[in-house]
Amino acid sequence: MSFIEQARRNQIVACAIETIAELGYAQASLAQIGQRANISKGVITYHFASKEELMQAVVDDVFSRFATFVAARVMDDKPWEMLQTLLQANADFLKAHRTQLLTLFEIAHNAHDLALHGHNRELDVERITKLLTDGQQQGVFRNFDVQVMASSIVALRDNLIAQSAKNANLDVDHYCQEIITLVNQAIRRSS
Amino acid sequence: MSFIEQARRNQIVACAIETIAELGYAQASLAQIGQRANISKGVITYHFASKEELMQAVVDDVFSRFATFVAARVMDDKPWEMLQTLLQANADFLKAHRTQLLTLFEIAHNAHDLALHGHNRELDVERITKLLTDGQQQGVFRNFDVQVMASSIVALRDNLIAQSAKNANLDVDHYCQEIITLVNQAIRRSS
Amino acid sequence: MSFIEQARRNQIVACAIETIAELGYAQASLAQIGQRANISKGVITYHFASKEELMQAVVDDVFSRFATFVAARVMDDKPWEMLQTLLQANADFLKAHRTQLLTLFEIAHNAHDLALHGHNRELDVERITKLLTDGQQQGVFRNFDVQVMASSIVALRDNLIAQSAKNANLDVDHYCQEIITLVNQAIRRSS
Amino acid sequence: MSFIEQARRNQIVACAIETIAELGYAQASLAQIGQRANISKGVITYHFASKEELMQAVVDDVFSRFATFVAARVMDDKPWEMLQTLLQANADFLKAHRTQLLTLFEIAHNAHDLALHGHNRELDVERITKLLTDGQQQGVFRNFDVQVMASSIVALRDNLIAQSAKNANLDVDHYCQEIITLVNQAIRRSS
DNA sequence: GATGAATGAGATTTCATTCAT
DNA sequence: TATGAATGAAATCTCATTCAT
Repeated sequence: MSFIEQARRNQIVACAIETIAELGYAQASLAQIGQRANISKGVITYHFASKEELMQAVVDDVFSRFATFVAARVMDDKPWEMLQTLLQANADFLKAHRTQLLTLFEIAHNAHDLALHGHNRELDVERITKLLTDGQQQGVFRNFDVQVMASSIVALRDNLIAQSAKNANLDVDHYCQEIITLVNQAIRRSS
Repeated sequence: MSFIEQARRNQIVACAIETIAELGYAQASLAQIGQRANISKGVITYHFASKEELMQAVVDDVFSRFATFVAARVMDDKPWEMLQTLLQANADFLKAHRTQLLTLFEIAHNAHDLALHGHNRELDVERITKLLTDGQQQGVFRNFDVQVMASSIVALRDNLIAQSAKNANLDVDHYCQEIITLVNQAIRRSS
Repeated sequence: MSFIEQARRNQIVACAIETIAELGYAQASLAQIGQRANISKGVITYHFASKEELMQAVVDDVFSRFATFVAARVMDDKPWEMLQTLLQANADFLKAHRTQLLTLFEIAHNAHDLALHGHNRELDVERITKLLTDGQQQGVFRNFDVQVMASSIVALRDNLIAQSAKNANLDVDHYCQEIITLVNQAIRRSS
Repeated sequence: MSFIEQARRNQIVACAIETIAELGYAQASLAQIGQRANISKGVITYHFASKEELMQAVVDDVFSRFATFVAARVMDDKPWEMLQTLLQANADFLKAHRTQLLTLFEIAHNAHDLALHGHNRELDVERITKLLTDGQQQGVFRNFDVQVMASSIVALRDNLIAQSAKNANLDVDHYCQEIITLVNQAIRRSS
């Protein structure tokens, strides 16, 4: 793929993100996206075989940024510390790139058959499952179903994003702190 | 409204629920819904002034069933006991009427401007907020932001429904028990 | 036709007149008309074989009232006096039954193939043609094409109605006086 | 707007004019218009955002042609001469472009809320009002209500068009001459 | 006589996709 | 590589008309 080709794709993806965040998935037609990018509708279908492929590209793009951002902040450490850092990194990404996350969730909720999305969330769940298992083995976490707990923690993270979607002025850090405390209470071995 | 009229509306609402649960909100056209009901498109627009009105009827129908079901099971009690019963009642409704709940959430995620839905979730959050405040005042719950905690508890409930959507064979009772324990740990005053 | 049958037809026709005057021909659906009459749509098609027949009934009804009203006021007299009285009678009907005339013209302009309407206007033109011919023979009117003049006089009358449609507060009598003078100047033999 | 784009719009407008003149406004659906143009419905909505926009384009197109045609023939002159020339120019346009005028009037009578039309007729009335006022001030016209007279003259012009609509073989020039004489008699100061 | 219910044709509109240039 | 143009399917909605009760 040429440099120009890649640049065009990036531009289109960026405009798609803006459009979806602003209008919602259902209203984000190729015409609307093209308009925001100041390019014709045809360009989009030239660079992407179908609208679905564009949406997939959007999901991949945002998710990889998200994953990179988080990975850069979560160093190997003790399970709880890593989990805490992970949640804070999620909140930090939300503060810095709210639009991107809103779009990611908008697509996730609307496009049921998009290949990667379910997988993306699963990656988060798997990673946290592993952390929780480690913590249990090290005796710092109480006994619980790690799958359910991991899914629940991701759900709490997702709810933070959803609340931010509804209220742009949400105090994300406060919310995150509350969730961290909540999770800490929920998983630590009772003294 | 005549008996027959009401029966037709109920039938159409029921078919809409089936269709949305099966195809997703975006694919649930009036034609699809009518096809499942073995009636022509026109019948739907005869009984409902617009598609939006039908969707609102669906939301109202499911939510009122849901609320009635839960209300019948949650008696006045101590805060924690009520919260526990509430979560279990939610799980019980999910086991009995999975399709209805999936549809409710499908609509909620897709139809941004449907009047009642946001309100519906808010009702749950408000109710739980009140329970949590009571528990804190009685000294059985630790100190936390009741708004964030209530929203989080509803998110955990929603996640149970979402997981059931993805996996029809999910062990709902086990999942619910885990959540109940999770919440209990998260909110009780540490000993 | 039974008395009740006739009464029902009259009621429906009256409601159709109201509806067309208020909403315009294109928006005057059977449902709208029925709603104003507090009857079901079915009643209309029970009493009228088709919508077209209803519209024809409306035209006939209004036109016959109009004609009767005018006939009662225009007595045999000299041509100019009759013509003057005729125009004033038209204005008087407009003042008394503006809604009916607006509906008559609304239908006339929109329903091209309604049998009687063209005929109705033709009746007016014919009558005036006769008056003008008489006046010419009596030497009180100058020489002109009586067909064109008659059509033009009816057009001036129609324009009065059209202006009244646009402006409910139009001074109909003043307008009528101006037209009468206009026509008088136009047709009288120059001294 | 590209040349091809403009050509297509012109073609569609032309077909719309034909269709409306032939079938009447109410029957002139996008499908019918497209059929006459040998293009699919979609092409029309590609070039015009809505049917209303197309109708506006039709009105604008015809009216601007009409106005240009008339303006080219009416030079600054004495009031009566200008008025006479104006009426003749109207008749000449009718002879040359009957279909266009029929369409203009068909739309005017049916589409109550189309922006420009009312304005168009008003322009004619205003212009003639000015001429009449001038003539009165110069003492060549008798005393009359210039608003009513201007509206009436336009009504006579419109009636000529309406009669031509009903009878394609109407002798337009004769009709026009009769109207000119009629108006002359009606407005000139009696000797 | 009356009516609610149902129907199906047809209208406008949106939109992803295809294609010629 | 890019784009305007075209297409056709599908969506919602309106409405005159038919029909069973």
